[in-house]
Amino acid sequence: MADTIHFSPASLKVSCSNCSLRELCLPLGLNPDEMAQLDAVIRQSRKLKRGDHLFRSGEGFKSLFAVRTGFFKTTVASQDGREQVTGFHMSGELMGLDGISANLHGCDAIALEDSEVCELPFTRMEELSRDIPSLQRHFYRLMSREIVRDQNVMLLLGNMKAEERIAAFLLNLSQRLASRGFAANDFILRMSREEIGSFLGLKLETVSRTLSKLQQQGWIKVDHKHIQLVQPGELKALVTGCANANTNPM
Amino acid sequence: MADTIHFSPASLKVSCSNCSLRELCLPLGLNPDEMAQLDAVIRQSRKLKRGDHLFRSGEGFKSLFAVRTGFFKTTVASQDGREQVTGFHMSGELMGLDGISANLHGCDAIALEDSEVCELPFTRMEELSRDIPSLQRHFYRLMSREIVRDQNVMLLLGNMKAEERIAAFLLNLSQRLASRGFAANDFILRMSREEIGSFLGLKLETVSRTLSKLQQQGWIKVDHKHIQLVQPGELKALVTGCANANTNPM
DNA sequence: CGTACTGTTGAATGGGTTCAAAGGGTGTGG
DNA sequence: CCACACCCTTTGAACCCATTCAACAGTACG
Repeated sequence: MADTIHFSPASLKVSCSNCSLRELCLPLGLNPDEMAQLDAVIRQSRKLKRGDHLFRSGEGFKSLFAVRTGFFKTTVASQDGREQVTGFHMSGELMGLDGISANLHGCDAIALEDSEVCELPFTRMEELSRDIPSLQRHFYRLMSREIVRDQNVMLLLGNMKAEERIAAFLLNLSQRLASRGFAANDFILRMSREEIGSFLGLKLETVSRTLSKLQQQGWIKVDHKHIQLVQPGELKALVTGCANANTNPM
Repeated sequence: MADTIHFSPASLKVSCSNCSLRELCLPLGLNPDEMAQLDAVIRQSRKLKRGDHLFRSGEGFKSLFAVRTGFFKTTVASQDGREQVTGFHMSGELMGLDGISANLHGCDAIALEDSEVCELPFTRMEELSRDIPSLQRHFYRLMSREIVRDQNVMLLLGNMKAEERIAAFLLNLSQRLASRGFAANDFILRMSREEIGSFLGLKLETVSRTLSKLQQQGWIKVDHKHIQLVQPGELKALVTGCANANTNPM
């Protein structure tokens, strides 16, 4: 087993080339040389404990960060101190894209459990993306995807009722967990009711009540942070407004 | 006068190099050769009439569009038909960035008055941005700025009361108009109350009522679509939550 | 083992929505 | 050029969903 490890113990440092999250952070079809260039630039495994800040709004922007393990929230604050959770981030997802525009981080990133991130020094990535077209394209795509995601959140915040917001939130988590090989319909929430509420534009009491109501209806089971989607189809029907209440988990 | 025009009447086509909006769409400090490359790729002046669609959600994505003259809204729709205005766009602003991720447009773009746009074929821009580092950087910045903007809208939709939303909306318009050389405190709205409401997560009646209330308080004057900011400082105080109600127009 | 935090639930309140009606402006066709 | 129709806007009144205030239970952590 050990004969695949080269050189010194320092190379225990995992590399992008054999990272299982590779296809989430990086484009497909990189050749070995390109992969080596990336491995040389990307610093793996900065570790954070639950509650630690990865970066803060207003700090100088130098790097993007990819979640390796763990779970993060990002928040923005208004001048008078009101705080809004703008997203939850799990393995393979990139944080910090909002910092590029002004060379300052535009939000806080906080670990919601003990976590590990990879650091992608942005100016180096910019340089590399000139030489590696698929990398450039990949970054454009990632940023665009973030814009699409934000637009969908705007749709949610602008149009949906509490029940629909919670259902959309649970289904979104479910789908992201499923795409990482976890159970789609049985998971542990990493965030508090208050954080869910902040993200969804609701108060924590409303989140709690709504979860209870969904449980009463038999769509879900709630045991503190342990959530089971019993009737994901019904949740989906709630979000889409359609009448068909099948149990298709997608 | 005519001696600055070269070749045929076809070259009446305005070019980026002498476009007054250059600094909004393109990076600063391009050399003449780079500028010529861009001029060769960017197609100017597609004209739209009020109500026309520039593109529709689901259509194949090929180009970004920069507003040259006029005014646009972009909207996303949920599966069950609810519609959300995700932004209003004036001269120099780019639309279509959300289409990059899936090669499909993710929203509808509709002209709110007779307008002209420049078309930026994306694959060509991608290629150019490899050769022109400042162009690549510019696109990363633009996309990042869009993400920041969306996060601020999320903050607004998640945390603010009707009065604050309207104030923030008016101040934002004011600021963007001012930066284009128009009056900051006296302007014509290009969109209906319903479109404002959709953008701000309010019903059109609430928009109307709130404008009336702000007028009653003497902060603004409303005459149909003609808006005057009489006390912009008070509006700002409303948004920031601060107590200082000075009249500083910024 | 106690203290503090997180979550649940109830009751009262309130801001925004819904429903409704009427006025004003705009644009088109006669 | 006028008349009519339609849309946009305003305003009122009743209603409702989410918030606020409050009390209590369960859990985590020192």
